[in-house]
Amino acid sequence: MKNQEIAEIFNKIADILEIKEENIFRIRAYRRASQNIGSLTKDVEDIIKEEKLEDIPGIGKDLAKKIDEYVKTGKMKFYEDLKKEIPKGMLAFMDIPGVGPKTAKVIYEDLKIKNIEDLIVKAKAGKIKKVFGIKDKTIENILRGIDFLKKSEGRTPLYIAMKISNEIINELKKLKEISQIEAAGSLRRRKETVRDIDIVSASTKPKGIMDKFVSLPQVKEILAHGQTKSSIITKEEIQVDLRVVEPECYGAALAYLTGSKEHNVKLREMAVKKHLKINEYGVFKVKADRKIAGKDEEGIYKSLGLSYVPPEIRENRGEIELAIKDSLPKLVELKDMKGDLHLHSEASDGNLSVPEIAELAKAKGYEYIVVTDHSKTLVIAGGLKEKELVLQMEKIDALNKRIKGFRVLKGAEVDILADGTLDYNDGILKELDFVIAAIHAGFKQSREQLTKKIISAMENKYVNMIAHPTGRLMGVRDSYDIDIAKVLKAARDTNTAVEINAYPDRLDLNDINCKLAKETGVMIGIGTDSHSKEHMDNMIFGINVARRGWLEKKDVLNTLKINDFLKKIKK
DNA sequence: GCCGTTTTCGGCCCGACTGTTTTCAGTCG
Repeated sequence: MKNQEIAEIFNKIADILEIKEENIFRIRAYRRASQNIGSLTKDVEDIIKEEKLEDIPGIGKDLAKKIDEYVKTGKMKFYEDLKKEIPKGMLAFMDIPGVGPKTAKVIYEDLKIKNIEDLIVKAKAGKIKKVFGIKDKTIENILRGIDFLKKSEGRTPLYIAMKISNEIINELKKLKEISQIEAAGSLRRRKETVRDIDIVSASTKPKGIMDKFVSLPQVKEILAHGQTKSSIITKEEIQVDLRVVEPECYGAALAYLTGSKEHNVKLREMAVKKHLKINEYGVFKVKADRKIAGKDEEGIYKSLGLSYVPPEIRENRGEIELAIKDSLPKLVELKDMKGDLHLHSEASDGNLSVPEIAELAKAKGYEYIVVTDHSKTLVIAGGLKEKELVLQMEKIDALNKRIKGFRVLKGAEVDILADGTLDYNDGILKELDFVIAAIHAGFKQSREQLTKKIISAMENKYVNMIAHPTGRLMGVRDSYDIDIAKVLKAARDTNTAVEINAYPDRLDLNDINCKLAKETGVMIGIGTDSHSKEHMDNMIFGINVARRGWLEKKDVLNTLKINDFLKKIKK
């Protein structure tokens, strides 16, 4: 799929055009095209075949031609030519927070600095001062930006950001002048990683809140300290912004700061057509200058003739069009989950016994779990030999006779071996209730090999689900190269479920592939891949992905009650 | 560069904070 590559190129073109001080609307057109291509679930190559490129919003004749050229030749002449005009170093400066096209240009041209390393050296030596527009404070900010860029690479995993956010919110909640407060931004939309934490609060007396916020023990640096908006960097090196508005504006501010930017732009465009104006204070009738909504988010959407859009899908991926028709999906919730499909016991590399896991799962309100220890080849994770698996099955049968109102299903996480065969033979697989297959080695094989391996595993009549289908580990390794569209079609045709692995460093499938799975007609299972008691709480992170991928209760296998679940899966 | 219930030309989303150039440009979200 070349979608992401094209999205990135369009974004870079926008950067270059910005430096060249081209028409701002032309630049915006490229950014919008980048965003839209990046969030497509369909492969652009397929769209080209159907001659439907220009049906994509923001793609007209010109950009369609550029996309076509890139897909067919692997290059885009316009971009190649543009790159020659602007030095690489100048573009790199724009990655520094606080540095935009203007500053990047000044650093490169007027200061004659060619790369970030050089910039650090000269700045620290006090050798850049005399230029128009750049003084001590600006230099300080640039250095801080570089520092931030290097240390954090910009993004923090959601679960870490949520912890920090909750701590700060709980601290601020103690202030009596705050009537409402919650996190907004990409954190509220539950993106898998976030760049910063946005918090919104309602109060008629913002000053005390601002002062308290910048003096919290979590604060390492204060970036801004204004009347109603302040920004800090925490000790964990993540930026937190706090905005305070009047209670009558809380819903508007929350919607505004939750985003996404693309979702908001679309809302404002709609508003303009209705002679309305939206900002963080409310929705206004332009002519009468009268406020018609703002206190709560529901009112904001209602004033535009839309049904309420859940934060997780506010990405301008088609949700607004459905909200107009009042036909948004009813997204799956944590309370819909009836079981956990992926758990490891102490028999392989987990640290709980099967009865302990069962007890914890029952306490969570589940009706069933699948115990899925590793198979024999995965020696490093204590994979079970056939004899050991048979022993475990006997124990589970005995356990099920003792416990009431709960069922432990016999399963395994079976390795898909290098040659595409499975680590157990059919004789033993058929004794299991639910079989998960997964790749744990040979990530470097070719796209064709990996795709073929996964599909051949799905064709086995005992394999019920593919675990962590793309194999990524955030911060460790990227997805392996598979043809996900092809894999999903095979999943549909073989009645094999595909997992959302809820482990916070995996979240695999991701949101976009999850939406593609739904559109393909594939059943999704959510598994925590638990190895301990704490891991069993990670189901919520899988739910986050499912919701961002537009999944409803009916799309998720383990929302089914035990009997329906057993009927639904491949026999 | 895109797009059309005013339009195939002339529009295209909105506001806070900082630093610096004492009235505003640059950046960000």
